Amino acid sequence: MPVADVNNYASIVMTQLKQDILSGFFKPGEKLLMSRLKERYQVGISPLREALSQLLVEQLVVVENQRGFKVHPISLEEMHDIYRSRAQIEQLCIGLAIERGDDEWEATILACAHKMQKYADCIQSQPQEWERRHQAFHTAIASGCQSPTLLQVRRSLYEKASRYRNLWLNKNMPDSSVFAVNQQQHQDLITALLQRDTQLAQQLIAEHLLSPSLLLGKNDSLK
Amino acid sequence: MPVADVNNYASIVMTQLKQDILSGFFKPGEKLLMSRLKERYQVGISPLREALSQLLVEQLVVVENQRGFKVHPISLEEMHDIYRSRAQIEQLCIGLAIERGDDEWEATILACAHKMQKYADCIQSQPQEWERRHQAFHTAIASGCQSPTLLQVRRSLYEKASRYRNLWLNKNMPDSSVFAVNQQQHQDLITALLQRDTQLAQQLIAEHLLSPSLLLGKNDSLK
DNA sequence: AATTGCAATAATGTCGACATTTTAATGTTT
DNA sequence: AAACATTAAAATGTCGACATTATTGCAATT
Repeated sequence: MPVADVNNYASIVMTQLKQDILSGFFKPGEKLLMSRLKERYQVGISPLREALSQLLVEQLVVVENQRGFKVHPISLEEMHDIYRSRAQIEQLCIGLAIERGDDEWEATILACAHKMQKYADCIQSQPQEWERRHQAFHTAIASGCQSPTLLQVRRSLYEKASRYRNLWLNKNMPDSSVFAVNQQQHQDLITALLQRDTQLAQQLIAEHLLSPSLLLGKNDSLK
Repeated sequence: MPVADVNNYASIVMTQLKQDILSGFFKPGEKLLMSRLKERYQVGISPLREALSQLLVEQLVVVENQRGFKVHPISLEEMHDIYRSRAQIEQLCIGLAIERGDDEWEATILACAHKMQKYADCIQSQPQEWERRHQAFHTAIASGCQSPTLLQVRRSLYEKASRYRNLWLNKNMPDSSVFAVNQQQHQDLITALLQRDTQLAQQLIAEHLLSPSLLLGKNDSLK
């Protein structure tokens, strides 16, 4: 009756390991020792290798024959490619969502926006909860496209982008002026969506998503 | 000395198993018995589960707790979603390729087109080699976008679409009138690309990619 | 005859062990 | 002292075995 229908160890470990990579606990390029992973997640080798196999497809780890797994390395080129691609996918989702979205879609967007804005003050104290609401807001918008395929691609790119955000772009998070601009962008986006102004909404979302990555130009020093 | 730097069993099995699913050897929804897979690929359980874990992420298999793996089911809705999404991704790639493609890009397209057209007569006798050249032609075009991220998404969608092509849309393959139209579409596409006519090229590629799926309408009987 | 309960058969998911390969550590030679 | 060869240690990838869970087959009952 508690049920929980929890999955096997492999899927649990895969979720935890993904979080540890995205959060930066395991650094880019770092070797992932089986002995260490075994100890950290308290499982045997089999579910570990299954979890790593999944993250291999998602390009969060890399493998070399007989030399084990490493965290996928990062690069400025990859970051820009991911951010640009994500912006384009999001434009696609929004374009379709404006075509296909109904009243329920609009209502959910407004509901998520409300929950996000009510949390604006707590961004310092509970940043991860704010991030969840922020993500829920954007997901509500994109979900209107009603395309599982596009939404899956979108999720994958969000995850990869979040790693770069955690690693590189997080330093100026609590900048209140940047934050105010961000909130205004959300408002403008909602207005464009409700007016079904596809072109404007696509332009706004691209600016919104790309602005963090533009802080790191081609010739900035890293680390 | 023969070297071959071949990967581990898991990656070999994953490639073979993927082919068996895409080709339809393993039918949609079919249970994938470990005992059968062991016998077919001559490996133990560990590399098999790692291969299946990868195909799980690529959504070619599904898993149920304590009930093992099954081939991912198919549906008309999913087929249309995949085909539409693929067309949109391909439009993105082509739009960027027209922006970024150089002389080398143009030359490779023409080279691949030539090798494809020289094989037009052999489509009956060696259909899989023709399919390879056809794929190489389109990949050459898309590669001009120079975005690893988009190209990776594109490859994944190509694979999923090929399953539907093998399962449902292959019956009328050797229709010579359809084939002639196809060849003309390729020519028109090349012309549009060389003229850097983004809008026309995007329209042409969408028609080219979607035409097979349009043969199966919402209310056609399946199987 | 159909349904329920129970036993036996089979399949899954995980662990520990083993062979092979890589990495390090040490000693030897120029 | 630096470079090379050799040995020791550690890590990887795979297999077989085991406990747990699901499925099948059969008998008993209504």
